[in-house]
This record gives sequence, structure tokens and C-alpha cells, in this order.
Amino acid sequence: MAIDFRQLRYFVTLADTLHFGRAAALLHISQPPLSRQIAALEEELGVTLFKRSSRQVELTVAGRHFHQQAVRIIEALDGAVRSTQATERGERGVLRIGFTMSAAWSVLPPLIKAYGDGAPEVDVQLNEVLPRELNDVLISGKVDVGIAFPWQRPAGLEYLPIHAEPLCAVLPAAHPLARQTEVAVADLAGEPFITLPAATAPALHELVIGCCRESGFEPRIRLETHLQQTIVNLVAEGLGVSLVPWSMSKMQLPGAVFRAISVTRMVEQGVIWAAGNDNPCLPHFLACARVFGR
Amino acid sequence: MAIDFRQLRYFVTLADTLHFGRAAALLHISQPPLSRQIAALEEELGVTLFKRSSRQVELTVAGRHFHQQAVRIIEALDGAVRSTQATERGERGVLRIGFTMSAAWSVLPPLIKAYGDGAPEVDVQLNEVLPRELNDVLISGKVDVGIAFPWQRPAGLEYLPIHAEPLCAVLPAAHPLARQTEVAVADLAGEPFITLPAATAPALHELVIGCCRESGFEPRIRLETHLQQTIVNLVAEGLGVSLVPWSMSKMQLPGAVFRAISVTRMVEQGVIWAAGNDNPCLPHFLACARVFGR
DNA sequence: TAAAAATACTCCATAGGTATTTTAT
DNA sequence: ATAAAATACCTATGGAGTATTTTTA
Repeated sequence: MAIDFRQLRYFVTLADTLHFGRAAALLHISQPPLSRQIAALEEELGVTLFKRSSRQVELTVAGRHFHQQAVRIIEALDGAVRSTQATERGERGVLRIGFTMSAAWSVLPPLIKAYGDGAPEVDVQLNEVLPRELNDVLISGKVDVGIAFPWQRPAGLEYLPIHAEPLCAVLPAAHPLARQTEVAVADLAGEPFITLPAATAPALHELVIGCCRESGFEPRIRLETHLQQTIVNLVAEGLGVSLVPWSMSKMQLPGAVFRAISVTRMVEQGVIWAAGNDNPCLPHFLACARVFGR
Repeated sequence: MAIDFRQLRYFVTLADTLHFGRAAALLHISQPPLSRQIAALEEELGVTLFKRSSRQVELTVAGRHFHQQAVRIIEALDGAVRSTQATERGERGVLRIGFTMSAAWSVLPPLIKAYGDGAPEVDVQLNEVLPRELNDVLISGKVDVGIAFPWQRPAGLEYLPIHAEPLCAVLPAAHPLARQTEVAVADLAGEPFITLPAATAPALHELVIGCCRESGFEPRIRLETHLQQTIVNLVAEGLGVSLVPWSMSKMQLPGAVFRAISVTRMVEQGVIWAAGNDNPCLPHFLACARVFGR
């Protein structure tokens, strides 16, 4: 009773050949069913699509218009099938990545590039999130995967470490300790510290404070700012010192120098995702992350 | 074996309700065939479209994408059916009109407006053609209908007169005869005439020449130009006189005056079309022309 | 008159219906 | 325990095949 794709395909083949017998052969059916299906299509449309005689078949004006439409629709179905299959394979779609600023300076760029090269059709959406917010946006499904220094991972979130780098000291270039190639953390006692606020980046904050305490002093926190870049900028202006991940040394500021410290404290970066996340793009991204981790 | 529209409709309804029982009710079928059709669709696609449990049904990521596509395709079919029906009714499509310049000054504008108001979806293509070329472009199908002063109508072309207007004299404003309200054609004997070339506008050319001969003189043709406007422009410059259709008096030129002539010679305009032309827009246009003719 | 589309009639594949089972909360 | 999807089995619609008729250039 209703039009179906078979009729559209029959119609298009007939419109292309303008010969019932040859069109039927192309369709691998005999001529009578083709005649009947075309008649049924015209009946359903209430429109004469072909002017036929026993010697020649030709499209009417309305038939020519329907032909264009039918071709478009058949191609649309074909495209829909392909793109749906590609979607399930994770080759197209949207992957929303939540990242923290510390990741932006280290693992994010090469990891995104490696993934994007292997999945060029995927729309990768990058969202900066504060470290303490990451777990929430992963659980609520606002992002599919996080890239961050991990902290307090609740049940339902999976984690894969992919990168680790040492903490280092960042000092004003004019500071006496800047002449040494390595700095003893204990020598920083009494220096004004610039840190990330505990509220926004609890893991890194604790790492820095813990490192000082282990060296026997409580750091005097003079300034707090929630971006590592800003810390380095403030150090370069001579406002204090800090301990930051080594990747921050990529910032080339005349006023700031980066020095290894006497104890090895690793800052780990990894990918975090909800166990129940069914975004088909995720497995391939995690595979990239796994390769990247070695 | 192949996907058909029924499956798309079933899929979309299920995706909208996310409940096999309710979707089946909306589709006026029972639940088991719906389950089977959806399973068959997933089988054909090779893609899982729904995550089902006995308590809830939800779309997968690929399912959401296929849903958008399916809605688009169903709407495209619906639109194709409607527009094809509108095409057959002549409510949309293309109507190519071939007109001569003499028609452009009289019947063309109001006729196009009357037709366009009643068929706003039709793309009306206006092509200026030389009078002697009109028959050819009608027979070869380059235009669907012509609007012109008819001449030598070959078999296969139909004609419907829609408008007639008298020939009048056009004189330089400074000419002595311009002081009269009516001019005897015989008084124009000896005046330099400006005419259309017989080769491009045979009918009008003959009408003018014939009018003079009937008044007892052979006009002295000083200039030929194939646009009536140009004739009037040249007359306004004092280069000669002419006989033109009364509608040319719409040209408001200070140097030219239009005067009734002593004999009534009607210039007829009509629509001409090929008898076999099957453009569905044509009947409505001819109906407008018929109304216009009264 | 001959090539090609339409019609007549038969068969079977498959969509849909009813009854029942399985499953997950 | 129960709501809901899946499965089993049956029925019948309608799509395709073969044979034949009709049409028109």
C-alpha cells in the first residue's frame, strides 16, 4: 500500500533505461512484475510517470522530477547505512574530551594528534575543566573521557596512566639558587610560594605541599592562582617560587628558570572515563592512549 | 532482504517512544512483528540500534545517528511525493516563455503577472526571441509558449489571440502633421520611414507596408532597426516617421507624438504553443491567456 | 507484422497475528 | 513477581514467475 524502496529502485532503473524489458533484466526480475510495480507506484502517487507505447517509453515532466528525487532518496539511504555503520565502529561521531591545564602542557597535544590521525571523521570536542570538576562531568556524561592528574577516583570511573614527569623547582632568574643545576627542596624553606588552590586542583596542591613537608618545612603560601602558566609568570616577575611539573619548562620566559629538585616526585597524567560510557569512539581513543603510555 | 520504508517508519516510531508495545500500538500492529522488523533492520545494517532490557529500551549512539537520518529520508520521500503531484498539476516546475519586443510593450507584463499570481511556485523563464525565430524555438521545444504578433503558423503550433490594438502614426513633435489629432496615411507619402526589417519581423513589416500601399504610395524606407523602441527614439530625433502599435505610446518622449490614423489596422498579439507540448504548467497559463483575451 | 508492454493466473516468501516463553528489575 | 521483549507457529497478503494477449509504429 505504501511506497517502498524497491519501487524507487525499479523506477530509477526504468527511468534510466526507458525500456521495461532491459530494466527488468538489470533488476534480475522478469518484465511483468516491473510493469506491475511501476503501475502500482503511479497509482499510489496519483501521477503518470511514463508515457508508454509499445515502441517507446519516456518520462513525463512529473516523472523527470520524481526521478531526481528518487535518486536523492536512494543515495540518502545508502549514505545513512554507511554512516551508521561507521558510527558504530567509532569512525565518525563526537568524542568530548575534558582536560585540565596541566594536561594541556604535556600529554594532550600529542595524544589528540595521534587519535585524530587515526579517526579523521570524528569531531573531537575539547573542553577545559577544573581538576576537581572532572569526575562530575565524566559521571554525568558531559564529557566522554578526561585527561588529568588523577585524584579521588570514585567507583564507576576507570583510569589508565599514560605519562609521568618529575616535579621541578621554578625560580626567578635572579634568585641565588638559580645558579645551581639542582635545588635541595629544604633550601626553599622560607621562600614565598605560589601554588594552585587546594579547592580547584587538590592532587597537585597536595603533591607540592607534601614534598615540602617531607623536606622538613611548611611552605609559606604567598599567592594562589589556578593556572600553572600564571604561577610561572608570577615567578618570572620575582614574586615567589614554586614546584611545577617539568613540562612547564616549555614556557620560555627570560625571568624564570626551571631546576631539578633533590627528591623525585612524579606527576602522573592519565585518561579517565566512565565504565558505562558507550560512545563507540572511546575504545579507539583508549587504544591510542595505551600505545601512548609506553 | 533490503531495507524498506516500513522498517524506517517502525524504527522511527520505536525510537520516539522507546517502548515496543506502545510503538506497535501507534503503528497499528502487534508487538512481535515490530520486534522482528527491528531485529531484521539491525541484522541488515550490522549495527545494534537499541540497548534493550525487559524494563527499558534506549538508543545506542549509532541508533541516534540512524534516527536522524531515517527522519530525514522519510520526510524526503513525503516531500518528493507532494512535489511530484504538484508538478503534474502544473503548480510547480518551469515554464519557458518566448516573447517578442512588441509583446513586451503590451500584453506580456499583465499576462505574466496574472499567471504568476495563480502559480507562485512555477519558475517562469522569459526569453526574448526575434519574431521570425519564434516558430522554431516552439517546435524544437526550447520554449513552451510564445507571445507575439503571429506570422506563418506551421502545422503543430496552436494559436490563441488575446489582444488587438490599432496601428498609429508616430511623428516628430515639430512635424506639421503633429498638430492634427488624426493623420491621413496618404499624407505620409514622401516622408522618410523607419521600419522593422522584413527579415526579423515579417508580420509587422508587412502590415506597415501594406497600410501605405492601400493608401496609394510606396513608403520610402530610410532606416531599418529591429526594435520598436529604437524606431520611436529615431522619430523623436526627427529622422523620420513610422506606423507602430498604439501600445508604443507608453514611451513618453518629448520629441515624439503618437496620432490615430485614417484607417484602422489592428495589430494582434496572441499565445502560440506546440500542440504536443506536455509541460503541465501550460494548461493553466493558457487558461490565464484565455481569460486575459476577453 | 513484430517488438514490447499489459494482463491472467499460479506459487511461495514473508509480514503480521496469536499464544507462549524468556528476561531483568 | 511482573512488565515487557523475544520466540514459536500459523495465516494470508502480495510480489515474482510463466504463459498469453493487446497495442502501435
